[in-house]
Amino acid sequence: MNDQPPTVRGGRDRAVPDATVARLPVYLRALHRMADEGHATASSEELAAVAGVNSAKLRKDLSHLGSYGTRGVGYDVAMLVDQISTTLGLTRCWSVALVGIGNLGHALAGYAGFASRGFRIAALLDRDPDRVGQLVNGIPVSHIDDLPAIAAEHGISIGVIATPAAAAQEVCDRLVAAGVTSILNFAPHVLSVPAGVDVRKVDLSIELQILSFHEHRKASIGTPSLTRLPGGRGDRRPGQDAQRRTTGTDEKAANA
Amino acid sequence: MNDQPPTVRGGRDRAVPDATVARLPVYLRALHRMADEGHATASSEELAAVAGVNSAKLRKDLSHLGSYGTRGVGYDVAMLVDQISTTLGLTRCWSVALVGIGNLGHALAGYAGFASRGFRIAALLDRDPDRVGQLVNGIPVSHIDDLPAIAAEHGISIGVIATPAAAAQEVCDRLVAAGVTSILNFAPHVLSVPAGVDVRKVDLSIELQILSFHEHRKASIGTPSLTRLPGGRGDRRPGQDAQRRTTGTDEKAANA
DNA sequence: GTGACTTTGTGCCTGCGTTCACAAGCAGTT
DNA sequence: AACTGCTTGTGAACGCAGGCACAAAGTCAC
Repeated sequence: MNDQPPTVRGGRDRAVPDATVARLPVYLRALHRMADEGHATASSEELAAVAGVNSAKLRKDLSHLGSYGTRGVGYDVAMLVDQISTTLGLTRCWSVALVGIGNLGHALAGYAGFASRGFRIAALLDRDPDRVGQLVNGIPVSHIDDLPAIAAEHGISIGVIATPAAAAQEVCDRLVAAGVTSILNFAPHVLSVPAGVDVRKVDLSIELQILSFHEHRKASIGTPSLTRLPGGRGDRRPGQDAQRRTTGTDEKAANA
Repeated sequence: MNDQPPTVRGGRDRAVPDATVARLPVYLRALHRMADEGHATASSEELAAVAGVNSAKLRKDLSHLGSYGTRGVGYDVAMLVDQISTTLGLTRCWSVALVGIGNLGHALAGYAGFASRGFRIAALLDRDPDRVGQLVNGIPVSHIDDLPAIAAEHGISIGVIATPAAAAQEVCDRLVAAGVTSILNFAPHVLSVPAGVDVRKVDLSIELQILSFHEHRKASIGTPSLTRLPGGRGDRRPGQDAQRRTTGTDEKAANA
C-alpha cells in the first residue's frame, strides 16, 4: 500500500523526518530574528524559546541536518541559517503560479512573506475574462488557458490554488499537466494528483471549526464544576504546537 | 510537566483524539457534498474516498463519537452531519473578532467559508485611524482600543489575528484580556498565551517552504539516476494527508 | 596543562496514531 | 426461520514522534 519510506531520504543517508521539515521554517524565522537582535551565536535553549518548542526537540531536529553546533557554546546563527536554507531548498528562487484571483488570491498576491523567503509569484491566472489583464500588485493577470506557455517560460514547478472548491480539481489537473509538481491548495476540496506530486492544503474554516470544538468543550465543562482549567496558574506558556497536526498533519504525500 | 491528558475528554468517558478532531471538519464537508448529491446513506468506503482518507481510519474516528452506523448499510448522512456538528460545537453561531484589516484581513473578512459554517465576523479591528470607520464587506472597522466593549457586547470568544508579526503578541494579549479563549493566528510569530487559551497558527510562507523542501529533493535525486519517483505508476491518488502535520498541526494547546 | 563549566548530540522509553484483519451484527431474500 | 452478503466496530501490531537524562566534547579560566 505504501511503497515509499515515510521519512524522505535525502542524498545519502540523512533522513529528515516530516515533522522536522515542518519545523525547520520556524527555526529559520527564529534565527533571522536572533540575527537581527545581534546574536552571533545561539544556544538550543534560546532558539527553542523563540521558536516555541522543546529544546531537546530542537537539538534532535538540527542533528538530522548534521552537527553544526559547538558544545559549550551553541549554534552559529549565520551558519545555521545557511544550513537550514540549503536543506529547505531556499538558496534558489522559486517561481510560483497563483490561480484564482478572487478575494483570497488578491491577498496572497500581495503577501510580503512569500517574496522575503525566495518565492516569486511569476504568474497570476484566472478563468474570468474580466479579470484577465488587470494588474494585481504589479503583476498582470493571465488567462488560465495560457498556463502551459507561462509555466514553461518561467520554469514554474509550484502552484497555488485559490479558486472556489468547484474549480479546484480542474485547475489542479491543468497545473499538473503544465509540469507543476508541488501544489498549495486553499480551496476546500480534496485534490487527487498523480504520484510524485506533493499537495499541501490550508483550510481556513477547518481551523476555526477545530477551535470551535475546544471552545465548545471549555464552555460545557467550565459551567458545572471546574471554574477554570486544571493546572493553570495563569502563567504564560508558548502555545504554538497547537498547530500542525491538522494541519495537521500530515506532511507527506506518499504513494497510494 | 503536563497535567492534562493529551486527548481531551469530553462530557463523560468519550475521549476524542486530537487527530480525529482535526479530521471531523473534513468528514463534515464530505457529508454535505454527498447529501447534495442525493445520498441518504453512505458507507465508510464512499465517505473515505470523498474525504481522502483510509476507510478504517474514518470508521475509528466516527466510533469515537458513538455508534451511528448500521452494519451492512452504512451511515445515515443526515444523522452523521448532526452528530459531527454537535461534537464540533457548530450547532450554535460563534461570534469572531478579526484584528488587522490589511491585505489578508480584507480577504478573511470576505471569506464565505466562515459564514457557511456558523462563524459570524462580529467585529473588524485595526490600529490605524485611517482604516477605522471604513466598511469592509459591510462591516465597519473599529479601533482596537474599543475591543473590550465590543467583545463583551457580542460575547466574542474567538479571535483571528491577521496583523504583521510585530504587533501579533500585543494584539494577542489584548484579545485574551477581553475574554477571548481561542485564537487563530496568521501572523508569522510564536504567541505566548495563558493556560486555557487555545492557539492555532496558519503560516502561509511555511507551507511554501515545506513544498520547497520536497521540490528541492525531487530535483536533486531526479537528475542523477532515478528519473521518476519509485512506485508511481502515474495513477491518481488522493494526496491530502500531505497537509496537517505542519499545519498541522499540532492540535492541542495543553498546559505548560 | 589541568580543571570546571557549559552545551550539544543521542540512547532509551513512553505514548499516540495508523493500518490490517476479523469478528459481530444487521438487512434482505428464500 | 434460516441463510447469504455486506458493512461496521475494534483488537492487535507496528512505526513515528516527543521528551528525559546523560555521556561526549568543547570553551574558558587559571
